[in-house]
Amino acid sequence: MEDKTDVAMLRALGHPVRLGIMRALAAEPETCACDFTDLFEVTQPTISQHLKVLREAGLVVTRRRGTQICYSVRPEGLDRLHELLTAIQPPRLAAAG
Amino acid sequence: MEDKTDVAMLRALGHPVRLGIMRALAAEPETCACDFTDLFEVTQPTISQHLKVLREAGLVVTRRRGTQICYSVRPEGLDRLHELLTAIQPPRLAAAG
DNA sequence: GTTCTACATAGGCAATTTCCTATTTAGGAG
DNA sequence: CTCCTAAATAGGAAATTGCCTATGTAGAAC
Repeated sequence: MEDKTDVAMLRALGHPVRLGIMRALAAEPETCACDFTDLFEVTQPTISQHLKVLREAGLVVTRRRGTQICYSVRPEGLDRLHELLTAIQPPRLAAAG
Repeated sequence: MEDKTDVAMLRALGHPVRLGIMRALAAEPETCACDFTDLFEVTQPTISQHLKVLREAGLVVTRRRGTQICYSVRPEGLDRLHELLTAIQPPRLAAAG
């Protein structure tokens, strides 16, 4: 039922710029959108689009700080992905404990 | 550097049929291709294409059994994704001190 | 009010993805 | 060999994605 959410999250991460944004957010929590524009070779509107995809997938959240919008990782999103990965891991024969 | 591989894996999982195939493989290791055709509402060639995507992403491996091709999860692929998820998880405040 | 900066949205175009039908390859049985 | 089943490939149409430029929106400073 929530499978659509899972697919949306995986799909959102399946792009070099968006994965790069997540990596950047892991290194520097609370990064504002304008900083991403310098990190990748795409225009500001394109970054904005990618951020929207990540937001709608539930992977990041935003917070306004003056005129800037700060992005940060939404932990529940990654938790859910961890569970998903565990779910599609077949039982290991050795040391299954 | 290996980022392209990561993106390919995430992208491969970002489709309902392909994620469904992985789920099915977790429940029933060594499933042959023909069984997937019954599980999803797509044709045999389409299943074959999706299996190819998963194979090329390094998420599944194949083994011939007579006239059938058996698919199973490639654990290294999922291990890599687990690492990736951990890498993009920002430091939690609780234990960070 | 005006102006500046930071982001988001709109519209359009090229590239990619996804699915189909038709065909081909490969192995097993007769 | 022929015939049958299993799987992959080819080719093409429709939908989606990704990127751009141009424009709109929102807060801050004046």
